[in-house]
Amino acid sequence: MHLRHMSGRMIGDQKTVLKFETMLNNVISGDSIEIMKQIPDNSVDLIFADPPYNLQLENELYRPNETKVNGVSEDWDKFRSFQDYDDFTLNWLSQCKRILKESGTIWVIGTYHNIFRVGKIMQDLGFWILNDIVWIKTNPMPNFKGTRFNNAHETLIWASKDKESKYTFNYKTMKAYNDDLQMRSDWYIPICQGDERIKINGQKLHPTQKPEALLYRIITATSKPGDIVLDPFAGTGTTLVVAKKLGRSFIGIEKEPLYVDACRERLKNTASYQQKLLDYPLEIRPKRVPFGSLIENGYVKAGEYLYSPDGEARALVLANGTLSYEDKYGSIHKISAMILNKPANNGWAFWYVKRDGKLVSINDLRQKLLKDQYANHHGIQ
Amino acid sequence: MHLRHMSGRMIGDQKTVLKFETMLNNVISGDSIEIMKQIPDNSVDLIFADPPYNLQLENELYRPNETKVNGVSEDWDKFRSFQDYDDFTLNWLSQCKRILKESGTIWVIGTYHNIFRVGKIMQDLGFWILNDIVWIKTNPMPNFKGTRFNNAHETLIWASKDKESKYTFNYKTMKAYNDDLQMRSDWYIPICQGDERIKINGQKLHPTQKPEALLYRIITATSKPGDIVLDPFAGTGTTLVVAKKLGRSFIGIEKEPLYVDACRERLKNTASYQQKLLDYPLEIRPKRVPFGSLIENGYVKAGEYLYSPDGEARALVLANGTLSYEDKYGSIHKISAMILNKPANNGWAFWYVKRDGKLVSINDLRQKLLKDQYANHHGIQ
DNA sequence: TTCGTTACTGAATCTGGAC
DNA sequence: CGTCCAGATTCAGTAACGA
Repeated sequence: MHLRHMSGRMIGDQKTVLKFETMLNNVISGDSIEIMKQIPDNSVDLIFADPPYNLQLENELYRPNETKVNGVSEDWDKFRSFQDYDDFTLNWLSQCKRILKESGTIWVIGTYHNIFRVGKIMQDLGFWILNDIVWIKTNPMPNFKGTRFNNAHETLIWASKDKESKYTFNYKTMKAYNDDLQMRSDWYIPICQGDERIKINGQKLHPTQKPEALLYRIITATSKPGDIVLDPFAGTGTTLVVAKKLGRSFIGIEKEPLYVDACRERLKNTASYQQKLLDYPLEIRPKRVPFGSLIENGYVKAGEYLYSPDGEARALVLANGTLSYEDKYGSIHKISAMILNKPANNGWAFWYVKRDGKLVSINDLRQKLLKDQYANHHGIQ
Repeated sequence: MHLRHMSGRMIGDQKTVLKFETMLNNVISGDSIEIMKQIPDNSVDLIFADPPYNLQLENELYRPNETKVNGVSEDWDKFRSFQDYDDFTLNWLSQCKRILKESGTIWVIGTYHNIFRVGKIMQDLGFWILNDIVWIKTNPMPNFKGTRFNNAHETLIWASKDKESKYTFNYKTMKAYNDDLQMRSDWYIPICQGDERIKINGQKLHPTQKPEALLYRIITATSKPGDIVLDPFAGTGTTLVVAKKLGRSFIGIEKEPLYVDACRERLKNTASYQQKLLDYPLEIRPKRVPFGSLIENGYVKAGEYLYSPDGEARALVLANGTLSYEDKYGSIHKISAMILNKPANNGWAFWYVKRDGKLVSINDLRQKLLKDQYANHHGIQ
């Protein structure tokens, strides 16, 4: 099944081929940037990245007295720290840009500590930001000291590879998902807790394990079943587990061996949904049917009339698939736009034919044609 | 009254003193950076900045009903490149840093078009970010083409002058204001409309006038009566008007003469309420749970069936939060309407799941999820 | 006057396939 | 590549209008 995704991709030497196959539906233990260097150009459909937030904090954590001992001015230290973080960010994002398919998109999550630097670098690299999403935590940790506003959200940046990219966004699915209203940029999701939170001896294994619900929404909205999802900072594998559930292929990269073990354990216990649950027919764009096809196939006859919704106006159907209305000639779209006095109009939604004295939408006839053709093609009666 | 604020401040030559006094409780017409250069070091308590966003709109946009969207087409929002925008941002933020008091804080508002660049530059300049706040619009403009998530928020960065600054944050006031819960980083405020929106001959004067409620919360939370509030991009003066109402002094800078006139007119009609708490409604988060959330959180599982009230009809729940019924796909609402042969229907009141052999309303599951998710936030067990 | 209906609008990076 | 043109696409709220 995985091999399906390989077809048509440009691949380098044999070593790389093997590497990629090995990576697919696995967690690779190692440095994210080094591992990504072994992934071919334009080879993954979706990236979700939860990078380390601020190396400065780590420095302070591991070497608390360095600043004092060396007498280094704090400004310099801060600058160096930002510079290090920017270099690191530029490196891993550059690899992401290279290996992302033209049609692919990337998600990066962060907080105010790092997300502004990340976003600026993404723009500089040519990623085209499509949205920033705020994950609003329904149950955030309070601000114990009462010194600031309760930090109740994290920010996600969603971007395509280039400004001109055609990207996957399952708009209609998300609208149905959201009670028939457009999905907005504010998402209300609880933090990861309870059984979902991985614990060793009662201690949480990972400090910032993301909730599966967040990844569920991301992967559902911006990828198709069978797509390849990459998480370069896999942690305990939430992205991979949800990708697997949703019938996507995945690649995880994680440096910390303890997390890698946890990933593999979670994946072992995760099953994919069966195929029929992964259908997304709402997103399938109906094949274009020129109005002329209706005539060619006898659904509409040259010489009959098309009627406006109120039945008042009527236009003659010519043999070449165009309409004649008063002294005007043109497509179903042009003539309907003229009648409605609008710059443009979708004629499929305007015109009706008379069948047994009743008005029947030509759009229904189009649907019927598509269905009949499909049935014919598949030998269904 | 103004002189009170002058005491104890270091001031340069006589010219500057006069300048500053002239500026206080006024709107200065001119270039923001040039005017700020004339303001002494360490002299303002609070800065609110709403800089150009650099939206990069290229084409005209039409609503589905063919009406044209009146976007931001003003020259002041146009920059040749990211580099130009960064230079501009660095310049005005540098002046802000210089003139801000040690105890002062700064707010900057933006969207994904610019906020990441702004935040990065703020950090580079040594501003210490205290929070990022998301202004969630209760009534945003939809995404008419269905191409992305509806961009329903803007981001504000709140920062102190330095990491070590002692800054003003009226924690208890905010907590009281928020029903005795800590004020969070997600704020729910409608866009500026109705009588508040300034119009000339029925046309909006400023394309991006901010709601007073937003400024009310900012100034109430992070300044004290008598403080000096600066807005370097004053526009039609929302910041200044709210500052005046709340008994703060203010300085506004605005380049466009039409806006300056509007500012002065608004200020003339604004009374200072000093300490009095104004009655801006505190928007409550819409506690709406989309059907998809039930699946994300495991209250309903992909692959199970929803049943009609009589248990006769059943629809399959797909992994993406939509339903499959016979050969039709759609939301819980659409499918239920189809079964009832009605143009529309509330799916929440129609569908049931089976639990222990009994039918349970999905509306009850929604209530349960709501209760579970917000239990922590409200301190409920 | 009241109530229902219609029209209008808002910081928006807003199409895509065939030729 | 660019050009052409079919055809898919909106939510909350205010204001004006008419019965």
